Amino acid sequence: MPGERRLAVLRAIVEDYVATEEPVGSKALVERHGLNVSPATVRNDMAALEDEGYLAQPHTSAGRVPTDKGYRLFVDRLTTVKPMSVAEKRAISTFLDGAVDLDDVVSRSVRLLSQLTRQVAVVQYPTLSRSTVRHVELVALSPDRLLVVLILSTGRVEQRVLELDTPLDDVALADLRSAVNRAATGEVIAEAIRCLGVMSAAAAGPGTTAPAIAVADLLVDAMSDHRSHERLVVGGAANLARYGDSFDSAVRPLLEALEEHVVLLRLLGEASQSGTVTVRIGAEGPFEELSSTSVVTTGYGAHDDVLATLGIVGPTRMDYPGTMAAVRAVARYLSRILDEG
Amino acid sequence: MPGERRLAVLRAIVEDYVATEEPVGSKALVERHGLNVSPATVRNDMAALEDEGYLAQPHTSAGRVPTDKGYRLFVDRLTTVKPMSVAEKRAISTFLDGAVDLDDVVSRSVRLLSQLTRQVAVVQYPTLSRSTVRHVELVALSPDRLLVVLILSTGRVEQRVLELDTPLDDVALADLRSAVNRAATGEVIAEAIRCLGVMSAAAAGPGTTAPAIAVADLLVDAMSDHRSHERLVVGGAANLARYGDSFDSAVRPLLEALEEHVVLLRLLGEASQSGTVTVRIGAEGPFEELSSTSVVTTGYGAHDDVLATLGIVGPTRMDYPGTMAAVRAVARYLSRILDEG
DNA sequence: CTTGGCACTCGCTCCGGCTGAGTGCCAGGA
DNA sequence: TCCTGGCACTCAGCCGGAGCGAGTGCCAAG
Repeated sequence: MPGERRLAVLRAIVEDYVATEEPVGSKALVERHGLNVSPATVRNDMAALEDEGYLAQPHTSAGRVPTDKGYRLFVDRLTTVKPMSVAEKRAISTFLDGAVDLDDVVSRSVRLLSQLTRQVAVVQYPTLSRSTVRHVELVALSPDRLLVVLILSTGRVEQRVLELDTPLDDVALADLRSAVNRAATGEVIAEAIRCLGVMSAAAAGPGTTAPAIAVADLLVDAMSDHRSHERLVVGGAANLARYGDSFDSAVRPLLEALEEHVVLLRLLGEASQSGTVTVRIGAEGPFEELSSTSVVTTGYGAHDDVLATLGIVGPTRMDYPGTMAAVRAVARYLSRILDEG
Repeated sequence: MPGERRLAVLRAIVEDYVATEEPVGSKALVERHGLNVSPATVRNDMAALEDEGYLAQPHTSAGRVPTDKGYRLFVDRLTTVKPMSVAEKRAISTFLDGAVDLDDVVSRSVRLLSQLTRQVAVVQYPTLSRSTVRHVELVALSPDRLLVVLILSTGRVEQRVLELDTPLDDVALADLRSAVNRAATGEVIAEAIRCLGVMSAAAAGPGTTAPAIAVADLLVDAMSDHRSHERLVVGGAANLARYGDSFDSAVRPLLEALEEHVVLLRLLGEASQSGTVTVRIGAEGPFEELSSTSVVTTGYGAHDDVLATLGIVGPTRMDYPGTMAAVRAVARYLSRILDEG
């Protein structure tokens, strides 16, 4: 592990490089930061840091550039997430407070996050795992077609159409409706799935209760299905225009990834604990093509449950402290709003 | 209006330029196309076409490039939309036939269109104007909070939460539910709005029927709201990576536009009649920043009603015949699927 | 361990010359 | 009247060399 001053040098290099996008040399470094040593000393430190793999030289006689490992050290040990200013906080809360429903909250969060960080923002919809079933509604579209509407405590509504083998009259429908609601309403999804399973098994006995089984199966299907098929919203793709150089190598795979939600989900990774911001730098991520992009994520959710992940995707050369602060702040306000709603 | 041969020259230039992305000169032109005249003749024609504004020279001693006006003439008079091959048709229909619901149909259409044209594709959701109300469901979340679910014949579901001034008991709720459904079910949206207005006015008489008014208002609001707030789906943004040069000037505004659905809606323009493909070239569009992009759109819908617009956005330098064919083909298959569903 | 000095490296930019595709014009021929 | 071959001219792009300067590594002294 490098000594104190070397860490300071590394920090200074990262900061300068992020700001200027140009390899930074020893002389400029001592001038711009208040390092009380000579350029020669810094040069020695830089050479040492390069030996240890924290820095790299694009070519001889050019300045140094941080490596992924250098950024890693910077993020882990050389920076504290700087709190947002009061004005920023106020801007965030007024912006998010104006939302009218879940969709609106999510889409505002994406826009906000992409504007604050000037990067591509990704917000995952809150998962259903912790939400409870609020109501199940059955609507007869025709004697043998049933619309099943599942209403969850988060405000999400899922709908499916069910083709029935045996027609169902109004009385039977009302019975079925109340039976299903008795079994599922108020339960968290996992529990609701269990209860519906029990109900379905019980109905499998004698009598013409086939619709009950079908409805229960459909609901179980809808609930489990949507747990995996998690929705994402992406915003701020225009910020990719700032990449400028390294276009084909960096932007194209990213643009492709942004449309493949499966890829994005893997990119977001496991929801980290709420409050902890996770940074995945360059090749640390799961995709080779995205080796020059970093991902900054955190979990968010209501009532101390981590429901989902949000974050940003950007070049490895990014303002980590500022970005992490923005990601954390948005996640917090978002969690608070979910708590209230 | 230029003579026959000059039009042939213009067509050849457009085709070559689209293929090569380089200004095309007189010699190469006579070689690659079977023009039975000498380069000198072609040069004269090119000079004339340039005088008339159909061509431009990036600089002296370079080949010619079509102007917007040149593309316009090409699209209007020099090309017929070439039909898709049998294999392409089959690919389209099998790809779209696999869709399970409206969302799936739309998202598949976008992907298909962007892959066929290798451009950015935009598909507008079918408007509700022609769809009918299938069912309205009222669910008491608590004594004074009511979840209103609106189910439409297209399979769309809208939900709103309503805060009530006066609590509502189960019986009143059931009455209200059936009253609302009697008024609205089966009607097209415009008619449903009218009926609900009548109902609301009738309820405004003596008695505590305030909830009826509130529910009716909310439904009217939800219906009209969603008619304007038309949803769009965008796909194939990765194709922007092919722009390569002219990056900041062309791609950035386009990326921005793709996130502003209001802008996109204006860009799509009025739904042209089904079957007619509309081409807006460069500065013909409503946005100055997008002066180097063209938009190819057409309307689609079920039962001969134009419900919405779909199309692609790409550089003015694009393969118009192929693109127009793809747009038209996808619109047709999409319409057919909506007809059946 | 730090510092100033010094020689060295090497990417970048500027400049001049060359090349070649492409043009415009003109005079002769169908 | 229109087409054609010829010819001089233009000019973007490429190549190679020179000069610059930021930046390095090493070394000897403090």
